[in-house]
Amino acid sequence: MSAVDAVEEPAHLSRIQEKNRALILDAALSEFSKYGFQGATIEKISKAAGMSKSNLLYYFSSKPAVYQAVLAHILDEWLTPLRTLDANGDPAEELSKYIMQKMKVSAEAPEASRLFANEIMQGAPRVMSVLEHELKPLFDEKSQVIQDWIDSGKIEPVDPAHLIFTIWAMTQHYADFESQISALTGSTLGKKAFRSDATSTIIRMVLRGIGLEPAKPNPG
Amino acid sequence: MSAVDAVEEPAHLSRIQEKNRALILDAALSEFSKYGFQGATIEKISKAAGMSKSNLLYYFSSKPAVYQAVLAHILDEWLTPLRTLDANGDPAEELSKYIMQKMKVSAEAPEASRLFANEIMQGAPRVMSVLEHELKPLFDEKSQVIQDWIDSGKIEPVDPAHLIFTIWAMTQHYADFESQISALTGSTLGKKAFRSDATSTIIRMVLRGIGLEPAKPNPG
DNA sequence: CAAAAATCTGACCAAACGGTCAAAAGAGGT
DNA sequence: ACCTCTTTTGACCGTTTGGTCAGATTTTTG
Repeated sequence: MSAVDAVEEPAHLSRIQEKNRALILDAALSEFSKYGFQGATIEKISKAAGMSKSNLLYYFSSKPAVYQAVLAHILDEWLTPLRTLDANGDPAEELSKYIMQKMKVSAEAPEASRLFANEIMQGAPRVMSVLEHELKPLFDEKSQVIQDWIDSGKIEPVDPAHLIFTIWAMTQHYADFESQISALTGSTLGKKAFRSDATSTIIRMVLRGIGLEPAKPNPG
Repeated sequence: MSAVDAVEEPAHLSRIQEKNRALILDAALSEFSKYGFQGATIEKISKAAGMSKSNLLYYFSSKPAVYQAVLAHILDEWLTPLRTLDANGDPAEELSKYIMQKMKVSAEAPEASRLFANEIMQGAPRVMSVLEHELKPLFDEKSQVIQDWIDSGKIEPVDPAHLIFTIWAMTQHYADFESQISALTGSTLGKKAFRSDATSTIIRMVLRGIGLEPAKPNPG
């Protein structure tokens, strides 16, 4: 489906294949997110997946193939929150929901966040085509949604791109910089109160930044 | 001085040593920020610095030694903006100045930003002691400054930690995710108008988030 | 200018790397 | 039981990596 896979992934998978591919992708996500593409080794990935290096290479033909498979596997989950931003909804509600979804992903899949961050920081050499052909159209579409809200007077003028970037920045920061946040506060998004405080802080800054007032009750 | 160096760095340096150490640190910053500690190679660093691998190892005893030297070299520049946050100043002015300084560093030293981001994302294995013994006291001190502003009614209640984290997130995002921002907008912090728009957007979100109104004129 | 010290390099080494291959071990069907 | 196809592994290969070392070259000093 997505532009990342293209290769690999036969039609029918045996139970063993399904289980072992999942084990490999899990272990690979963990290693690649920690050490980046160059820094990770298929030896360590295979050990983390509980099998020999040779066996890993039986399921994936090469190290880049594993990397691409991991990216393809988490890409949809990663793009879904932005896709749900609804032009016809109430701006305050839509943006609050978007931020809450992003925080949920950051809390539940911090390694995926760090993998993307790692890739982007290296200049996105392996996902540049995804950025250009999948993310950019989505980004342009949702920027237009925000622009329409501005033009119809629903929110104050703001550069839609910077609004999106700052939301990405704040929500993903809690996943990407988890170790620093933990060292400074002793807490992470894993703790309910911390995640709730972070979320409501971000929602308040975003909504007030465009002239709206956040609703008092339960952030998620 | 800082907790990072401790090793290396003799008292007197010849002109040749000074020049070559600077060349190495420059090249090392570029490589480490792109590929992380494991992914970078001293071979490539030495070539980028215009010398043989053996000569690099004449100036620094090992790969970790180079890495530590780079970190120590950029650490002060990195912590300076937060240090200048003045408890006795006007909150709106102090925070605006802080954000502008952070954006200046992100624009002028994006590789340093990415190097720190890379290190933190790996769990900060080599700078955890710096986080705990240098950054945390500073972080606690400045959190108290914000808390005092709240207690004296100068700004609306907000969790100081989340305020600081969101400022870090937004300002550093423009350096760390430069390639993605470039792919989506065709622009970067290097362009004046873009940097100005980003800065004023962040300042507006931060100040309004704590019940203040940003000044209209020239952001930097 | 000559001796001494500092600087620089290519050859070399052991370990780790990505990847191949033949063959062993296991699973499923008859 | 048997045969076949799938799964798994250890041994192995060529390359790259971090690092050492003896010696060549350059710079500084007397």
